[in-house]
Amino acid sequence: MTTEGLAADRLLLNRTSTAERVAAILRSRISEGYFLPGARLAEDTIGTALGVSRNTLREAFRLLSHERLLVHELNRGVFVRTLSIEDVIDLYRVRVLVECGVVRTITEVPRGIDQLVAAVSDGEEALRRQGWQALGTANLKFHEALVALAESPRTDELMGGVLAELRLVFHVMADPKRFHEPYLARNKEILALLQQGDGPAAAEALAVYLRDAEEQLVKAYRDTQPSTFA
Amino acid sequence: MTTEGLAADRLLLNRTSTAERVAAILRSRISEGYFLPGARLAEDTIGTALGVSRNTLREAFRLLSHERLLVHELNRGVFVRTLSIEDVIDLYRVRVLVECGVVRTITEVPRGIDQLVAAVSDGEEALRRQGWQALGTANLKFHEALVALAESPRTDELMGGVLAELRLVFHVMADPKRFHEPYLARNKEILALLQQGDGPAAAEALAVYLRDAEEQLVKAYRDTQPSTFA
DNA sequence: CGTAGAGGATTGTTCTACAATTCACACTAT
DNA sequence: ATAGTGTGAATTGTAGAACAATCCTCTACG
Repeated sequence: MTTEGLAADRLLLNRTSTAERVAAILRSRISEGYFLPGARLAEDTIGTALGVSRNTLREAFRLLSHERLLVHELNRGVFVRTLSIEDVIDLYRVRVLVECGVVRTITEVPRGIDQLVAAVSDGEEALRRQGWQALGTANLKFHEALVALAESPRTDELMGGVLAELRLVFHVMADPKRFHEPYLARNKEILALLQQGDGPAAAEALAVYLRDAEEQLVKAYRDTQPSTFA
Repeated sequence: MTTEGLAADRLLLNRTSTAERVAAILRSRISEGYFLPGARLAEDTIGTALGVSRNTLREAFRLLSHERLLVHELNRGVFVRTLSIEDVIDLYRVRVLVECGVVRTITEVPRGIDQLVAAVSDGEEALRRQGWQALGTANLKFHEALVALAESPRTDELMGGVLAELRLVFHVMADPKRFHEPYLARNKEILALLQQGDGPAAAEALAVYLRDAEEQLVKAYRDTQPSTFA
């Protein structure tokens, strides 16, 4: 008997702790906007609602705080993170650095191109159905697939976190439709360049894309969050 | 009364929880090699040694697990991370992506140049005194200062973690002296290029540097860690 | 109108308890 | 001998109670 193909099964068998499952629930609730930025997550309320002890819940909170989705204020509790304008700017600085850096080095049609194609067609589907939430998701998926081209687990995780933070920004914006819509065409353009194996050109297009998105986002964000004290 | 210069004081006043202080202690112990990769940190032992409850200690463990310094195995406890060769390769992939990406965009003498100068002179000082541990630290400091040129908190944090992971690799290596020594001159060379404001050239030198370091490290690491099962 | 203080609510931390799981070691059967 | 089996001790996972520390609200007083 060999143990060859069993490595994959290990993840299935790998039971997770209650704290991690709780964290997963809260994470998706936050990312879907059920808990909005600034909302307080009281230990008592959430603990009884999910039927877990304070110990376990606090472990989950720690996990999410470290992912920057929650902020922990001593003796005050945990809150869904509210990003400042500086945060948004920093997020885009990282995006430019990483996304463009990854794309730039590409010289032939990359292996993970299918994921990019899938993300674009997801976006078109969402546009037809007027599903703006789905359009935003497809857009993030596109960029996640972009960094996946680096085939680096740590880079994937980093950008996963960055994009999760960006979702927090979208949730406090007035009109996500108008924001996400125009970028579908630009994703398509970048995809086309990559299908030609022209990484540098794609990186250049991406840089312009990100610069525009940041500017627009910062402008829109400044309105919704008038004075958050730095 | 203005609230201008109080932002800095906030960190001082910002009391940390016991869990964070415990995490800080363990973090430095790990980074200085007191706990070597693979070592198990038992809740009971460490809890009584530091005089904190299991709950608090577990919170500290969570923090460090998220920083990848510890791995948490369900019902088995936490262990100091043992990096695989794949990890080392991935770490260098991230380093190339981020460090070179940051340096490459520089077109004039950057603001944070002093830190780089300081790191190089730290390295020379360590070399004179034959302090190999200090030489390694100075080297990491140099690269930390390099990414600091991006002036992006998230990038700083990311690379802080990456370099902390690399320290784990160094601790299981036989002869850190021979490894660190030759890179001091190359740091100096990169610094010189940056002092001329030539980012692209510095990025190129850095890329070669990192490629060499990775190769050497992987080779040395493969010997000390013969078969860690993937 | 502003301020000080009392009281209640919430979090920080420890402790105890028990279930679930792993690990080490002895024991059996071939 | 050796592989497999099983038992029990040790450790982690989770819950819950308890109390201290801190924050928030609201009232009363100047």
